Amino acid sequence: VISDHYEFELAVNAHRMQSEFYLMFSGAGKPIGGHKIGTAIYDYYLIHTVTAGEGLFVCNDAPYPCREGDTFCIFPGVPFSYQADKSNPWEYSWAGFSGSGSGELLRLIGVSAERPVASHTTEQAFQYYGMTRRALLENEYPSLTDLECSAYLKLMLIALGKSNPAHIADGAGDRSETERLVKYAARVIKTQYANPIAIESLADSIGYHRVYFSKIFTDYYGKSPKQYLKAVRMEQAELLLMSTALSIEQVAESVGYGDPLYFSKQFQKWSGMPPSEYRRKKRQG
DNA sequence: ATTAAACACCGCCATG
DNA sequence: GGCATGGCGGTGTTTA
Repeated sequence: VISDHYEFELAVNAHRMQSEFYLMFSGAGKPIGGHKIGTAIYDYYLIHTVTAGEGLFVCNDAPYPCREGDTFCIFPGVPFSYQADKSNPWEYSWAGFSGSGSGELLRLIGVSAERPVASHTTEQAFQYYGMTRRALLENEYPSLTDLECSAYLKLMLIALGKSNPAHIADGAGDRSETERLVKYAARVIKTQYANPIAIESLADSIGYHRVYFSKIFTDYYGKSPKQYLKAVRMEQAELLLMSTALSIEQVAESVGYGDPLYFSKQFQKWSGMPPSEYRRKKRQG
């Protein structure tokens, strides 16, 4: 609980990805026995989920026999080929996608060029392929189609990750529970700075005493929680002063200071000049 | 790892 | 009334 004025529940996203990600196309089909594609190199990601039959996927010269329930992934810049079995050719759905966040997304669910196949793909994951295609074909609200089909593909990848939990890169690379909690606290500050934040409540919410929390936070970030919060608020205040016409009072309110006079004093300590002067100087170059 | 105690300072308000 | 000053209780940090 952060405020005395009301009770609420808060969930903060501590795993934000700075990523662009979009679906290019999606399809489903059944090649004839022995049909082969490649060896070739593409410049996008192409993921296939086998729903029946069998075939051979080759990535970087390494063979990966695939059958129902297997999902294999082609990576941009990595040579591959794949071929349907002669007597029992596979059927599969596929989706091509691109964007800077794609690699990280796949790594999160344990898929990489060194480990390009995930097994035990669920029926649910498979259904998302169909929903993706339907969104593209029906195109009911064209301006929403990109959002929708990319969302379905993400849901499909999530389902894929959940069906191979052992390979999920969990903890997002954190080396310890402490690190995870400290990062969570920093994320709370970064997203909630516009509201009153008591360091003690924040410490409580992750199960630490304020004294110990202050120590581990400072060890990790090089500044105390309070300093960190103030830096977030002041940097945002500078941005607002420069890029908006908000009054000083409104800027103060926007960065979590209820008392504009007090905000001005703090700002002066921070930047060496009062907010109004800061705005004037930055505006005239 | 945790906390009590001491210390520092913040945030707010009364006062002039 | 607007604004500086001082002071107080509580919050945050440091020490042990």
